Amino acid sequence: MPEGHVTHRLARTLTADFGGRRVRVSSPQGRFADAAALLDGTVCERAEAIGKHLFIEFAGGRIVWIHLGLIGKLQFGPDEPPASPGTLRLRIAADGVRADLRGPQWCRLITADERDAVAAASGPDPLRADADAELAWARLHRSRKPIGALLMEQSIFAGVGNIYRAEVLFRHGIDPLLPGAELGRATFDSIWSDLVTLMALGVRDARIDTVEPDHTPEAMGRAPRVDRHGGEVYVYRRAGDPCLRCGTPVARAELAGRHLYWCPECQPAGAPGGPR
DNA sequence: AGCTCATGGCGAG
DNA sequence: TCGCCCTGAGCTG
Repeated sequence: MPEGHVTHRLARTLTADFGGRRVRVSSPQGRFADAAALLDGTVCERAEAIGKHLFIEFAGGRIVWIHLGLIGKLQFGPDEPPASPGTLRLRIAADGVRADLRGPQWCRLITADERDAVAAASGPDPLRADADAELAWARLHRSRKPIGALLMEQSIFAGVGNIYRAEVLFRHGIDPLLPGAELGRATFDSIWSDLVTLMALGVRDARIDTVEPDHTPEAMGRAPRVDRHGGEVYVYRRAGDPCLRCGTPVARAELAGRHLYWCPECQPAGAPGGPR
C-alpha cells in the first residue's frame, strides 16, 4: 500500500473522521492491546504524515506511530464486527466509522520527543510544505551511490518508494546508475519539483499516475494497461512491454534490493537527464 | 492447498 | 548483502 502519498492521504482521512472526537480503540489481535486499553475512550486530536511514517495523536501527549511497511494496510469502513479479528492489530472507531490496521511493520505508542526524533531522522518530504529541498540536494550531491538507490533513501527523499523512483527517473531521461555526485543541480531541481507535483496528485487521486497525455496508450495506439496499484505508469512493473515513448522493451534489474524498471533507450547509460 | 510476490525497512554478518 | 517480519492477492497445482 505505501508510498508517501498513501500515508498523507491516511493522515488526512484520520483527522477528518476522528480529529477532536472521543474514540474507541481496540486491538482484537492482542499485539497492541496494552496501548489500546490506554487510549480507549480518549480524544483523538489529529494525524500527521512524515514520509512513510504516520502519527496519530491522542489527548495527553500519546502518539501512535505507524509504519505500514510493504504489506500493511489501514482501511476505513462502517463500524461493524471485524471480518478476521486474528489479523486486526488496531481499530479506531467513532460515530459509526472505523479504521482498521493490519500487517503494519510497526505500530507503537510513543511520546512527542520520540516522534520528534523520527522526524529529525527523516529527510525532506516532497508532500510537506516545510520540506527543505536543499538538504536533499546536499546529501545527494555528496554521494557516489547511483541516483536509483538514492531516490529510495528516506533520509534524502522521504516518502518516495519504488514506483515514484522508477517513474521520475524515466520522466527525466536519467540513467538510474548515474552517481548522485554527477547529477547536475538543474536535474535535481527537476526531479524534486516533479516529485512535489506527482505525489500531490497521488494524494488527491489515491493512485500513482505519471503518463503525460501525449504518451498514453490511446495516444500511442496501444492497448491500455493499468497496473494493479491502480495508476497508469511508464515503466513500473512493465518489464518487456514496449516503452510508451519509444517502443523499446522496458528493462528490469535489481537496485537497492528492489526491482528497478527503466527504458534503455530513453535512459541510456550515462544519460545525465534534465528537464524534458 | 501451496507458492511467490508486493508501493518497506530492520538487524546480523 | 542477505534473511526476516507483517498480510493478502494472484498465480500454480
